[in-house]
Amino acid sequence: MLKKKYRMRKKAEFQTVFAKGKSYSSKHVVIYIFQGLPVKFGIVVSKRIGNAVQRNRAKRLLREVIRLNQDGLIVDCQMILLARRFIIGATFREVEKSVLYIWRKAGIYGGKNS
RNA sequence: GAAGUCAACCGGAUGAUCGCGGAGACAAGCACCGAAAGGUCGUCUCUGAGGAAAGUCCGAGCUCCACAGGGCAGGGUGCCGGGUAAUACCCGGUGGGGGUGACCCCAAGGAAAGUGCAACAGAGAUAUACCGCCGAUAGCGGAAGUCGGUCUUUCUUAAGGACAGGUUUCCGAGUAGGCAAGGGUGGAAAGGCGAGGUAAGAGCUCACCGGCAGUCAGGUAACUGGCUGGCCCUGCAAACCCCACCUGGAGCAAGACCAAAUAGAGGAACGAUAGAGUGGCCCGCUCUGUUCCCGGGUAAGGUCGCUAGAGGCUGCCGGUAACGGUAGUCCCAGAUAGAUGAUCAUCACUUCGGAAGAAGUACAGAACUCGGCUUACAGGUUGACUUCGCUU
RNA sequence: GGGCUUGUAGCUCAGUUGGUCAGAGUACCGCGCUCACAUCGCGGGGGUCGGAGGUUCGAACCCUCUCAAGCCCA
Repeated sequence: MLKKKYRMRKKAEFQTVFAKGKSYSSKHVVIYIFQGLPVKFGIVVSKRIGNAVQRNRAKRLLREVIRLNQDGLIVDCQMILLARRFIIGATFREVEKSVLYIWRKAGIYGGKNS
């Protein structure tokens, strides 16, 4: 679990990012990014993705990607990671590649591989 | 060896690195977030998903509404006995059905308290007579016998023939009526089947079988068996209903505590024959307010409930069993947008492949807690039993 | 997490003591009308009644299980 200060918990925070943020998508995930606020992450996995086991798996994969690559962020921003259906059955490497591709495209990632 | 039945159990393992929730211990800045209540940050140790955690179909604990009380309505259960906190669950038995068998399945009270329904087909649907079977007396038709009459053949008697009639027997049609065996319809047609009997038939009579009533015996009971009696009663109660038993409502988002914090003796209206609690209605009980307008405040609250329990495991005793008693021992998740994860290696299993190797590893995620049921589920282990085949 | 509701034609809905053949509007197809199209008139096709099992002679309807969609509760 992420530390509480990095988690988005309130409905208003989600609405702000959805409304004002820019969206990027890949095969496994859609990411809304809103620059300017302290770093916070929100994860959304809808019920249409699958059953509880599959939804938990998706959330854990996304959280792990954030944990391992959080230090590479070069801009303060808030983002929402919205899981898509193809994340079911994907491996960690595939999801990580997918997320980092978006981060680089948005210009917020200056990590080791860039 | 093959096929099968029942029961119990497992449901990937080990290691390394990084990471998360909880508990305990130690430590820490008069640190940080917040109005406060309260929370956050470090290290070590221990610990961290299931047999279904699921569906929410039952039953309880617990909390509030009155220590949940009476009646009606409504709902539920439904062979019998036992187990249990309780049940619609479990165990044992009875009856019925299926299977060669081990064994499995059954909402299985009452249709003789009453009401209702039974489309279509069929003559008739809870009472009937379409086809059919039988058919008295009188009358009708036909055949045969007999009796006398009239006519006729023959010269006459006698004999023969024709016509109408009387009478007897047989046959046929058929009326009143009798029957319900057979045909056909249907899910169902007032026991089944055989013999006697009869004009034809029919429980009309009899034997056997089935059902019902009474009685005797066995069993706690469901029920079983024997004897006697007379044949009257189709199905549906997962239709209303009757009988017996059970049942107050809501649910941890219940509820309690703490927290800047509550501001109005404001105005108007209604009201002790009223209103609310009370969410089916009435009674009873408890409380005293209710509605509108004006004015003010809030919309990130926090903590507890929250896990030691009808608890697990082992032994002994009672019981056919479910289960109960007793002794010892163990502590086994408590999150709050929700922790149990990621990567790598080795092994196990399955599939593909000659091999190297590759791919895959079911159903599925705790949310107050238990007891059941139901549903989903790759593969595997163990035990008992049944049938068939082969060998000795 | 808890409590409840609804599933019938492509779409919106009817369908009650359980009965012969499951209906209406709209959409679709054909014919007529028109120079042609629309409107209008006539005719037609289209249904595992969400799924499975049971009760019954017979189930869209009654009962049980299951699937899907939706609503409410701080």
